[in-house]
Amino acid sequence: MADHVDLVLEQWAEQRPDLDASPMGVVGRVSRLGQLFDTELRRNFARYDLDRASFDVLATLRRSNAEHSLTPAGLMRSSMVTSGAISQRLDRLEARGLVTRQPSETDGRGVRVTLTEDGLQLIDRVLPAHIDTENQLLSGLSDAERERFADLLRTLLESLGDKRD
Amino acid sequence: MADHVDLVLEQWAEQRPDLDASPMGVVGRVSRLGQLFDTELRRNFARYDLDRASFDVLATLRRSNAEHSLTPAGLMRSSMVTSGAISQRLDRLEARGLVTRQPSETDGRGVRVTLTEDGLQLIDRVLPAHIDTENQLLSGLSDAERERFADLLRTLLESLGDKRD
DNA sequence: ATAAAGTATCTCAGCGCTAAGCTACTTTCA
DNA sequence: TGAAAGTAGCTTAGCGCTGAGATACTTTAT
Repeated sequence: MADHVDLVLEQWAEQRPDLDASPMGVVGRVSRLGQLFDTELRRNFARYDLDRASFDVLATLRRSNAEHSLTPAGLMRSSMVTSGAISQRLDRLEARGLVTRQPSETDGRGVRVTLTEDGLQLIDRVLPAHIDTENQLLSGLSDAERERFADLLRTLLESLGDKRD
Repeated sequence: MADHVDLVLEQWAEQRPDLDASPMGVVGRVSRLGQLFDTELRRNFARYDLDRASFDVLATLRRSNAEHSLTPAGLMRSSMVTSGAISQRLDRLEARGLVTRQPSETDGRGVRVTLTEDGLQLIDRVLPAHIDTENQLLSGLSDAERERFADLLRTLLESLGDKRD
């Protein structure tokens, strides 16, 4: 069997036999898989009037603590986007009444973002369907394969400095 | 050892013990890894005044055939973006003199995109450094691990309908 | 031969992100 | 204690992509 990246590697072997293109076999596939996952997950989000960005914020708040609250900086660390992107995501979610922003009591610069009741209900409604979708996306792998896959991914992420933050 | 996604899974177990969040252990890591790869690869592209989009087009043309030419539709299939994105990428590359667009001789609707001499020289200069960067990104895995990783990725991609197109 | 369906490409408004830079507050340290 | 450095969050211009739609050509089917 062969996927798109196999074709790409054959083409490189043909046109540039002097190059060892094998790392593309991994990097290219990760990128492709990420895009496919994203496209599929979007379908589910759209049913609840959400996009990946909003879902990420709501889900991060939901799992963070019993108060479902976090600072913009905390959200930024978790999501791998810039502070500007977080500000804008929060603007949109605040306008929809899904989160609130309150000034921090201990740090005059700080802000505390909290899930509203509506936000909590929405994310709790989306989550089960989201996990279902993810399971479907992974249905090509056995449980044992998923575990080996997750281990390899973790090894690589750690080697690149991904931390528990 | 633990990466960021391990923390996420612990948080879900704490806040929503009723959910089986394990699929996030795979999907979340693929997405995170894709973003990390992307950020690093961008550094190299920038040194040659390129971004990922332009690199993808130039590299796809470079490996496609001895003429280094393809239709916009072919580029679209390879890159997983919409036709509008391809049109705009080609506008930019054409303006820089890196590709040309000629009407197809056999199909009145068609266009033939070809790498110019400048485009060929540029992509051939970028490629070795690109592969070096990819190897560095994968240096946390042994050769055997890379192979197992690529196999799992291929299995998953095939199960999602990724084809040799 | 011709209408209908399909295909190839392009245009453009709208959107979310980045990068740079700003303000305001806090920490460090001489 | 006061200046300098650091941190938190926001603003905005610019950019590339999507999604919808348009045009022009080709294929299919009657």
